[in-house]
Amino acid sequence: MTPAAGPSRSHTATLTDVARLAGVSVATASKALNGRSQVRAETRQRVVEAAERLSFRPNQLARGLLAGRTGTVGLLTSDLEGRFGIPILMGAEDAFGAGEVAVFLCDARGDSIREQHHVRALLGRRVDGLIVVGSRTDPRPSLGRELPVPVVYAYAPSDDPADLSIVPDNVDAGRIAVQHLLTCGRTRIAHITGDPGYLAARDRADGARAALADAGLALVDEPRFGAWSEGWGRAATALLLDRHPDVDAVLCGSDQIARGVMDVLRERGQRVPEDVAVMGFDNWQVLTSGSRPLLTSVDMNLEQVGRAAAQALFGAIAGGAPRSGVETLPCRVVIRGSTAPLS
Amino acid sequence: MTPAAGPSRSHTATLTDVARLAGVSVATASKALNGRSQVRAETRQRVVEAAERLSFRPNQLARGLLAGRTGTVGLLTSDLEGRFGIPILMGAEDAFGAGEVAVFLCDARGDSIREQHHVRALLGRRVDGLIVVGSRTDPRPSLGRELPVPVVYAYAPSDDPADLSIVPDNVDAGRIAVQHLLTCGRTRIAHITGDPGYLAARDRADGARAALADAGLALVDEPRFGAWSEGWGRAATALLLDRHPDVDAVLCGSDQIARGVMDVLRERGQRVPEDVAVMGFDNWQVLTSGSRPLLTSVDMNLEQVGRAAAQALFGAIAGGAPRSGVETLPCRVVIRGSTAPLS
DNA sequence: CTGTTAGCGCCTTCAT
DNA sequence: ATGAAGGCGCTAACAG
Repeated sequence: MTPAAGPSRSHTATLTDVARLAGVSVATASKALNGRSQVRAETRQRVVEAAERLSFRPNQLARGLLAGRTGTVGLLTSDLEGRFGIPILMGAEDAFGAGEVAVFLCDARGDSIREQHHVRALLGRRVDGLIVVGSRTDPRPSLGRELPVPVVYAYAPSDDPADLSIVPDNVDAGRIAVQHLLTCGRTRIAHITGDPGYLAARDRADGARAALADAGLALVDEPRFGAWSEGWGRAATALLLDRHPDVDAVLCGSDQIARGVMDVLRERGQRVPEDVAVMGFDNWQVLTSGSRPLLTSVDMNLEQVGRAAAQALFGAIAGGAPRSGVETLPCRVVIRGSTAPLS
Repeated sequence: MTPAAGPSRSHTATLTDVARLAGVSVATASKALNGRSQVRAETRQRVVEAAERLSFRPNQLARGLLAGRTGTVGLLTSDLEGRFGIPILMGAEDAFGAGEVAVFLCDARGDSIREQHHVRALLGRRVDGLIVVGSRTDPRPSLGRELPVPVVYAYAPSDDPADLSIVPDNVDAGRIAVQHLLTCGRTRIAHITGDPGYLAARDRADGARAALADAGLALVDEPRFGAWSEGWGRAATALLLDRHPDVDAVLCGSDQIARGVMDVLRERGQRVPEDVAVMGFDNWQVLTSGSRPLLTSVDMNLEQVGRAAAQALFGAIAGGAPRSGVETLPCRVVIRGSTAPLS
């Protein structure tokens, strides 16, 4: 362990130390180090050297106390475990990291009591703002309008339209997914998806249906809602093939479902993509790159969502025009071997 | 967005405000709120009510400035994207969250320049300590002995034995995995694993061999090192069955590999687990729970690793006896359908 | 029991 | 160009 632990840790250098070593007052030292102009070049030089020698790092606490801004934000996730929080977090961390902002991470584990606790703690630390990351796209309770700092909701929108939320456009995602299949010449398209209690599942199905309708087509059968699992993908595919052996594409609500679908198609002697094209959702690398053939999937651009949330928060902190409502960001199709033109 | 943004945010209540409203001095207000004893009950009551009414939250910055401790730690990860950082992070966040410690999250993205930058930034914010989370179990460069705060390395140990590192015991993991297979009555055990450049791969293979040697047995063939992918699992299994059709168990270096192995076994008409038992590594839910049958896997207890690192750091901050060296934590076998006694 | 004073480390007027 | 003084919000000494 570094260093020799103990309550009496060697004193970290302070501006006073630097000033003394450089033979100037703290005020002058401060100006010198902060690039203020009213300092003789030679003096500045001396101060900088002294700071260097003591490896002086200005105490951000003191600075924040004075400035009223701390240069910190809170990132409140509801489940780190889940699939979607991480990329958003990465995007936000990335956007902030570049701008000298430090991120407090708090995981509420889906517990609103714990969430409330974290909010209090973060406010006590005088964060300049908050990003709330949800685990599903269904609206979630607002943190309220009475908070002393701006808040941006990511992935899960706030149920209060006065708040600003950044979410992926799942309706459009369903639409572009189907458009890709249509481009491949597929016309008998089925949709196997997850838990209908999820707005994401319903949105994607709506988008898919709309795109088909635009082309004068319809889904083969109704969308099959079930669970977000490989097992459901397998079960639903068996049912599907029994009723509609002529299907030439399956749009799946998740990559896990898609994996299950592909397994059963293969077992039933259907070639992918020659006979049946398969598309997943989420573009989860571990699933898309392990399948045979590689799985085409829709990517929700979650890092982008995180980055956008960070930028919006940044703007709000700086005092920009306050935005509100739910803003959507487009998704994108990542084409791999499981979809190809009908030959 | 909440609230109406702008530079002139409504003043957050300060202790002075509370004191004024309660009609006492700030010192008395402070004592009252902090439970010091030298305060008349009735006065305390008045102060508490005033604080309540103003929703007063003590400014942790000011407190930290005074106390010399901030109640914050830095969590430095090298790749959030990877599989292993998250559970460790969750464990650490959990352990700290309970103790009123807030966590700064920084992702270096595998870049040591960025890492250095983050360390500086965190020290400027006067974190009380640092946890460095790596993405592989191979030793990594130490942050150095000159840091003004204690550091604990998690998953990837520091290359300086003076530092404290907490890592999963991969050698023992290989051992207990084989022991489980032996318990199932398997004796012709093969090992298909990932990139031999990873210490984790070599450690597990060593442990597996040792356990077999203890039983007077040996691996069927040498361990097959390759990549951490399903594709490699498939390719290696094909080779394996050609040379050793009598194999009755395959220990895999990762769950991804195991999925590939199971697919090819099935295609070649081998039943799992009746003919061949299969075990994975990492206990990655999305993979273990989607396979047919469900996949037995070794869990590295990464949350535990994170929690242990947090506790060690906590101890060091409190000034406990400094620990050093690499401490290992045991892994555990999670038994599912892919392994069963030979019938 | 309560209030006054001092100071944590820093930055910003305001004199000099 | 430099320094002295005040204050950000809070707590720990000491007085009263």
